[in-house]
Amino acid sequence: MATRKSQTLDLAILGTLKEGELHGYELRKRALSLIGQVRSLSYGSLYPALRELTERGYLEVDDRAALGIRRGANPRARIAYSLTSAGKEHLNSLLAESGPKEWEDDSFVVRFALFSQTDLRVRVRILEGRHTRLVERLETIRESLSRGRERMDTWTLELQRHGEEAVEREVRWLNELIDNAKTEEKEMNK
Amino acid sequence: MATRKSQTLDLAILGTLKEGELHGYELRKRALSLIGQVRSLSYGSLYPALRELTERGYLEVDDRAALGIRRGANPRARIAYSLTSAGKEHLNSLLAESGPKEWEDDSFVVRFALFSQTDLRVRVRILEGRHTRLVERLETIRESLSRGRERMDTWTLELQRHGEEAVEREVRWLNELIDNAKTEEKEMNK
DNA sequence: GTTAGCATGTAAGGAGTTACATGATTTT
DNA sequence: AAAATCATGTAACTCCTTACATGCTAAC
Repeated sequence: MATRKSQTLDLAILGTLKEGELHGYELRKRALSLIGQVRSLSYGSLYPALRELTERGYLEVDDRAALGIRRGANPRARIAYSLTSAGKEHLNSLLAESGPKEWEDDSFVVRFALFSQTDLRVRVRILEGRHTRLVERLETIRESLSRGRERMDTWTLELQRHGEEAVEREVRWLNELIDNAKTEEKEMNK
Repeated sequence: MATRKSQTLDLAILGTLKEGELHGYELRKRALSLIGQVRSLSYGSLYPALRELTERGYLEVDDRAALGIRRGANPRARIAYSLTSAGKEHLNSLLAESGPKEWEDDSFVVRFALFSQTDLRVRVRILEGRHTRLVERLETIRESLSRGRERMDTWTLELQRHGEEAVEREVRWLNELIDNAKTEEKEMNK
């Protein structure tokens, strides 16, 4: 029963289903509007994931729709999935995490897209972690630029320079978001 | 003898080896300074790839270094790889490609980093293809923004907005590069 | 004398995609 | 009546990472 360990896909699915029950096809479109910027989501990974989440007890299927599942019967029978209470709990525990994994590219975007369901303090921790990660990346780029200034050809240099700029912009963006979040935090504590 | 079809890794290896013979460990560092912004390169994928490229006749190993390969003997014997003439040909044929695959994120960055080894006309085609791809992405983002303006929460909106800006910047960057390349092209034709 | 870096490799697993199969419904 | 889109699913394959195994050499 190979339990997948990919939490970003689980999170995208569970987080999208929070709003209400959906069938796979529609779920994919909604989820893509959340995370489509950075990830794709093919049926070949979506449907097995839905089945597995159901087996783990996090999702339940709509009974009436499920009657028509048998292959060959009515293949158009939509199967509506919704969160069970265990699923909601699992979603909440995933949303509470804010470790190093959560500030990696893919995971961060999914987590960010679900910020409306995320506790303010966790939000701040994720934003700050992401910030740290990007500052590290900047340092690596700058080191590489100062080390190899002469050895590098025009194009490698240009690529690094452009990459540096992109990361710098994202750092500034994060600074704004962190400031906003901290202001919000202070106002709540009053 | 499962032949890998991953051309970006092949290209990164062959392109890095163009400058002269290198052993795996050193090759990895050089290749990472080219493509490290966008890809990692673990030993678990590097060494099998080197072996496979050797089997395909694109690389040859330094004889003296190779004598010590036998496991258990001298594990520190470095194995220096260099391009064979078939390898150089293969590299050139990879560098001549400029189809849709070449304007995808990962592939594009590797191709860009090797622009000094790439024909001017191919360079222009790749830059323009990349441009087209990004403009398409912009359209998708903008559609999604105008469709779901009300349905979307603050964070999804903010994410899309930030993504839009990042893509816009990259489009402007490409415009400059394309202009430069076209000027260069005209001057060559005089 | 121990940590860090040099150096090569394998086995197992993870996270997906592509191509296929199937067929209903809506739009052109 | 053809084409697009809706809808679900599987098998095979791709590409890469992690964890392990091994041991040298330089620096602190």
